[in-house]
Amino acid sequence: MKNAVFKALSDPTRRKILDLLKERDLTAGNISSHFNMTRPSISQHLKILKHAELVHDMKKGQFVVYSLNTTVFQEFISWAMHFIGKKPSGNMSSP
Amino acid sequence: MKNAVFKALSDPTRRKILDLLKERDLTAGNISSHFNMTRPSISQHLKILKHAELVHDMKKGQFVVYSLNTTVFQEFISWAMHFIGKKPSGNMSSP
DNA sequence: TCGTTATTTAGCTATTTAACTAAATAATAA
DNA sequence: TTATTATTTAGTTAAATAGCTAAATAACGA
Repeated sequence: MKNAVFKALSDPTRRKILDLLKERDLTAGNISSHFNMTRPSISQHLKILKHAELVHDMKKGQFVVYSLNTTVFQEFISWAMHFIGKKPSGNMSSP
Repeated sequence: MKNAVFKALSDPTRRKILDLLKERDLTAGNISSHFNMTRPSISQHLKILKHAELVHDMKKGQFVVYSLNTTVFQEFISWAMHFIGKKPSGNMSSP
């Protein structure tokens, strides 16, 4: 697990952004509107989430649509499972 | 999930401490010896991990023995599983 | 008791972080 | 082309963080 992922998740605003993206893909501006914070600030947070590969971005005309990248979450769960002595398999059938 | 947990996990030294405690319980001094860092610095890290309830500590004479607290890791895994649309159950039998 | 060992607390400093404003870039619409 | 909208980049600042040294606390052994 990259340090960038843990750093990205350590901020409440960024975790709330991930919560929003869990429901549906959103443009940068749309994400901003959910916060009492300037657009440049949110843009910075999105940059950090992108660098950690927790989100994807796609240019759609003059908009940038952000979406969740679940791949890193998978790795993340595997990492955490080591600590409770669990196999991080997707289809667990044995303890 | 408490912010303190994410903050605690965002530092590489603290994650390495958790890695060490995953193998066996250790005293504060023993933990320190694994790092190229002063004992007070490690003590501070342990305090942060304790506050996040990621570790337990127990006084044993003049030593303090630290051990992993897996409870928070469980919650942590549940949190992460929301993002990949998985039920955080312990005994998964269905996808 | 006195000295040693284990650990933490207090106080200091350099670095990182998260916010802001102003300006730049890019695409659309008139 | 010019104005407007969407988003990012640059530069600044206050607060948080992680490291250090020195000192305090606590338990042990001679």
